[in-house]
Amino acid sequence: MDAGPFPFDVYEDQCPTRMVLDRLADKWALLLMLRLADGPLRFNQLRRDVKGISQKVLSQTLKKLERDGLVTRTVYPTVPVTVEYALTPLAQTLREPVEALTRWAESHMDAVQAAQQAYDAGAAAR
Amino acid sequence: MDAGPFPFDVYEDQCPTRMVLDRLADKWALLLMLRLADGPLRFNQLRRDVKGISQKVLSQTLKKLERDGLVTRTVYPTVPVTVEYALTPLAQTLREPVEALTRWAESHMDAVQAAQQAYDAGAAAR
DNA sequence: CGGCATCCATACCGATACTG
DNA sequence: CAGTATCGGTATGGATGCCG
Repeated sequence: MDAGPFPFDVYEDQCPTRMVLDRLADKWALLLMLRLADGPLRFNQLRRDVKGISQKVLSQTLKKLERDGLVTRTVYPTVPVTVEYALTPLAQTLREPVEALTRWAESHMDAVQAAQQAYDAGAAAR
Repeated sequence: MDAGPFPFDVYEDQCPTRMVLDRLADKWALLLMLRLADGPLRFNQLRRDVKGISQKVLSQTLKKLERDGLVTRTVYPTVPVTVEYALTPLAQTLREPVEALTRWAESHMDAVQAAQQAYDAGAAAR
């Protein structure tokens, strides 16, 4: 049986790849990494830029990304304190795949929305 | 102001791209599309293949994918009924970006896990 | 076989208040 | 500025039972 093009079976539970994929399959994590791709940002700047994220979720997500080795957190002893978040080299290698995904979303969102409307129209007809 | 490399600002709330990205940022949706990339499958086959997914979530996710125009649902009037799910041409164009992401996960999961252990060790020290 | 309906636990998330 | 802590509503997901 063909287990796909991957050495590990991504469909298996407990597959390490799936755990990593799990983290990437996070709306805010993806958006934050995209935002940081252009350069380091401070906490509240990030909060303002990525609209709709709450301070709590921002904090939690950044901590996860830091734990995964995708983001560094640097504290500058100014008054008041300044904290800067930046992508690690590891995260830089992730940039292209993620941007490929957003490019797909950009160029196909109209097709998706058309499909949704057609689907909803069909559902409403019944 | 630079809104990034995209015509729409993906960081904006209500951005259509972000809505699409939202759907893609779904663990099960990604795994199901990967599984269907090799060819159409029936409901319970999909359920067995993608380990850990419950029948409820599988059903919900497939319905979302169908609504987004990414998956087709075909019913064959056999006894008992046979239902086959397949990727649409639209989803085919998504295949490469998604597989790029899984390839990244494959090749960098060890780095991620190492980062996690280092992070946890540092946290435990305090 | 391929679901849907229901119940229930818990995970999540926003709002708010407080701190170094 | 950059968080942590707590509370409460909501969404999510598993388990179970039933149906065409």
